[in-house]
Amino acid sequence: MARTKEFDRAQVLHKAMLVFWEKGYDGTSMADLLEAMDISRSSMYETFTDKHALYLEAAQLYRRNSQEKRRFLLEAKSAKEGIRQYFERHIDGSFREDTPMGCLVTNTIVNVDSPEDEINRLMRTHFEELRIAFYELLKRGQESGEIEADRNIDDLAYMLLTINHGINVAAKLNNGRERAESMIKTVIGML
Amino acid sequence: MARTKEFDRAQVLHKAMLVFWEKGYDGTSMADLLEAMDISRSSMYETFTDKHALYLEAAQLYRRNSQEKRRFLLEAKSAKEGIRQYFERHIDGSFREDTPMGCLVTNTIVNVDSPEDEINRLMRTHFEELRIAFYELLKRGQESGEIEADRNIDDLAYMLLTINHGINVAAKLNNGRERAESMIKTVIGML
DNA sequence: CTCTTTCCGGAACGATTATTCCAGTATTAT
DNA sequence: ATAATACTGGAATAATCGTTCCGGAAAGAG
Repeated sequence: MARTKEFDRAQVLHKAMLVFWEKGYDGTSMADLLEAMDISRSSMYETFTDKHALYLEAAQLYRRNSQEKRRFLLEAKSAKEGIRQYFERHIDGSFREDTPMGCLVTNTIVNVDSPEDEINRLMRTHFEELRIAFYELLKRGQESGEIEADRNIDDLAYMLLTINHGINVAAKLNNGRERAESMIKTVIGML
Repeated sequence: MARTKEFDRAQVLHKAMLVFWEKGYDGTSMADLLEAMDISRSSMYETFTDKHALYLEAAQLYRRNSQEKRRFLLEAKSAKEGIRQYFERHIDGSFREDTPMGCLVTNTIVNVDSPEDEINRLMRTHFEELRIAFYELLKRGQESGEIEADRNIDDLAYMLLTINHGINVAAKLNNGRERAESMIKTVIGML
């Protein structure tokens, strides 16, 4: 009957994601995307509808990939060790040279103007879930006696979330990977 | 001789700054700027050369305004009190309703693609100076005995800088002003 | 009044944007 | 072969972008 698909949809989407990650939504043109995805304009529109839809898919893909490190929080036996492993991965992902600097989600938040945007809502839940993951782990740490009972773990969870954000910004400045790694050690020591 | 200037350059620049702050560099069009500044296109180009130069001036204006809160760090008698006052102002400036959310400088960093850009260099020194201000204050706190001698104040200064970044991101999410204020109390208690 | 400068508003330009459309080629299954 | 689908590349469109330019009105100083 018909011709079979030649390009791998997931692979092409991944390449598009890298471009969005590096240049942001407004910053990437269709020409940029087409060059990176290496398919024709027609195929692109046929497969992904338009730029906005493509971006949405790319952001969701990024989010899925990035959520993997959250497992260190959910499955950790020790609170401090789980947090340490999470941030180790987070810093590595944020600062590594073979992918764009920072975090696609953070970069997006800061770009989007309207807080009532669909994308913005997506981002909010993304980080709210992370905050809760920090909180739950800290709570377990407190119950096991690893973390002192008088600590305000609500504040600590929010602090870790804020540090998480801050690392993404610092990565964009391309400034202080070693500093970030050292800082996390000290922070965990203070918990 | 000649007609006198009718608009106040500083005032017009301030209005332009607010637009850049809210929408970012790429996100603001000349139409946006002209409407906010309320001068003619010709006057704008005559006075500020072009969009890029205008943005640079606006960013520097923002930076001057924002640097005022740094005086709380430089002139503080108590380290913890200085840090508390600094973040009080920082959170207020970042979350307040009558100005755009977040921080113009942070928003810029995250937008700019090339790390070798003039703007990016400006931003880097901006935050490096802040980090040093934190460090110097922590050092004085350590010398006065307010902060324990075994603390790694290099890491703590970087942590405060990272939290500073993170608050700007959180503000963009319009999420957690009270949480941020509460968190800072807890963080200062841990120093 | 008469310079001189300031400011306005719109027209025009060239570049770039996302998107649509189409004609043509390639590949597969019946 | 035929039909159906996948893909290509370029042309065309319409909108928006920053920027330049020009004619003329407005206003203060001689």
